Amino acid sequence: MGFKFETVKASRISENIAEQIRAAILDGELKIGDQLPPEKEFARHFGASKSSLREAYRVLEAYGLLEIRQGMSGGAFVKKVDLDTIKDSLVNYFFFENPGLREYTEIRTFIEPQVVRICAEKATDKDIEYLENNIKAMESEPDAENFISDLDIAFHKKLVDITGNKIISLVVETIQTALINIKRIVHTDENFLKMVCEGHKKIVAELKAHDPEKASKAMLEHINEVEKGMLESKNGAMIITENGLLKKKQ
Amino acid sequence: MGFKFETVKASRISENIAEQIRAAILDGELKIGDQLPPEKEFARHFGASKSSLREAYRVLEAYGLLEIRQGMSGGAFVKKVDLDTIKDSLVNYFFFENPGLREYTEIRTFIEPQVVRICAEKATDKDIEYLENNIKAMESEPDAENFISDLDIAFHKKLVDITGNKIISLVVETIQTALINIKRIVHTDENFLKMVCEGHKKIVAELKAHDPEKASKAMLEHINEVEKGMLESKNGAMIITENGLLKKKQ
DNA sequence: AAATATTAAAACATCCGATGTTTTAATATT
DNA sequence: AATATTAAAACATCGGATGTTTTAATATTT
Repeated sequence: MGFKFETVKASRISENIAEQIRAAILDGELKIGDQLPPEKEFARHFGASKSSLREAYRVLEAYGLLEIRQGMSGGAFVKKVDLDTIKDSLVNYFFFENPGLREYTEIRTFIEPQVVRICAEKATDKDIEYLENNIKAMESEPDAENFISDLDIAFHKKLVDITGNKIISLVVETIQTALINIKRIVHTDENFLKMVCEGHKKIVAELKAHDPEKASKAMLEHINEVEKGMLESKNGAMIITENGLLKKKQ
Repeated sequence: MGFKFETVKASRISENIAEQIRAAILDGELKIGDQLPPEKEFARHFGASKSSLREAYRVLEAYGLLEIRQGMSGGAFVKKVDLDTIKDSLVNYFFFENPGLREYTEIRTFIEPQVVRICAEKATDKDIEYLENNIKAMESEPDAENFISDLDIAFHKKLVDITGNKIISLVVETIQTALINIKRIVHTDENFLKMVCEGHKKIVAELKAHDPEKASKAMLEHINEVEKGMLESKNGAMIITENGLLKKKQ
């Protein structure tokens, strides 16, 4: 009756070690760059074997909390968790959840128009210059797909960075990355690229005019156009599902 | 000039194995529930030692892609990555990024008012009932802090789930969890709880009336009140930093 | 026949020690 | 001064011995 005991995991030694080290990091006892003792010594300290310690290291490495370097002045070093680690995790997660294009577009329409609203107030001349250069670069290399994708991500990321909100930054960048992966499969054409550039241009124009409302509207339109463009690009290898897309035709 | 070679990591055998298995999962060759061969046999198959395979398993387990069970009909099983795994990753990440309360509030004000706007249209009678029960439960147990937190998360999660957007669901739930952790430190009082209940009530009332605008506005106010409440709750053990809060006084 | 207790086997968990590889600092050579 | 060599520290890998957990099969009891 309302009891809520939690399931207990039979604790593995490696898990125990990993958790202790993680806790030490999260408690601030271990700082970025700190080096842990050599395997042999540290294992003895835990009263465990080298193998168990090594398995713990692999886990902490996977979390992005440790970096293990070989060689003379190598060892295990505490490391700041970086965005790539997180993005990989999210890729794994979303592989099973498999959200539709609609879901990506929806959250974008929630966030990014409001982001540029803030940008319209905060953006400096230097920011604007960066964005304009980004568009120029995109126009000058209409082929190199990977390069374009990077520029596209960079454009949207720059806008979020102007707001200075690290959480929004993570969210937008992750979504952007996921979308790029979809684009890679859907294989968009030249018109699509042109449309993206025009959209970006319109947004930057409104930022320059420091008009939050119009900038926000331009972003909203851009996001919706991108979705439309992706849905229209028919690619023989793909099936577009009812909720958006993204199943390999088999 | 402009070359952009990527840094290559000397590949460890365990990494190689982990990556192969991960790829097999993401390629659909391995499905949820599939069992991998026993350690000894699988290691031989890779031409590697048991230790290396085991280290790979630890990594994949950390990713949430495998579950290893001991015992007679045990083994390594492919598993759907669950939300808790991702939330842990994000906790690790945000520990270093250390966002301020302001940033959490900001993204909430971007997303959640729009979420309830959709809810005002989509919510069924059963959904409303769930939300009302949630509020009742909250009022009836003004003490149990953990329980209240769970209810608070459940309330906001329920709203997002009505939209059916899995990405938004992940984002909101993660933020909610992070906020709970902050609340646990800040230690809010009885009035705070009352305020939360009132906010939730107002939102549900507007949902019942199927009024998207008013519902959205109610949510926006609720979010801002929660931030205000947390900033006001002075707690001797905490320092509220300029960007919001969240440093243990030392 | 049903319930309970015992046993056996499969599979992971841990340990250990030998050997290999990488990296870098110190040294020697040119 | 520049380059090449060497030595040592630290991780990487291996394989096999031993322990522990879990469950299915069997035996025992009621």
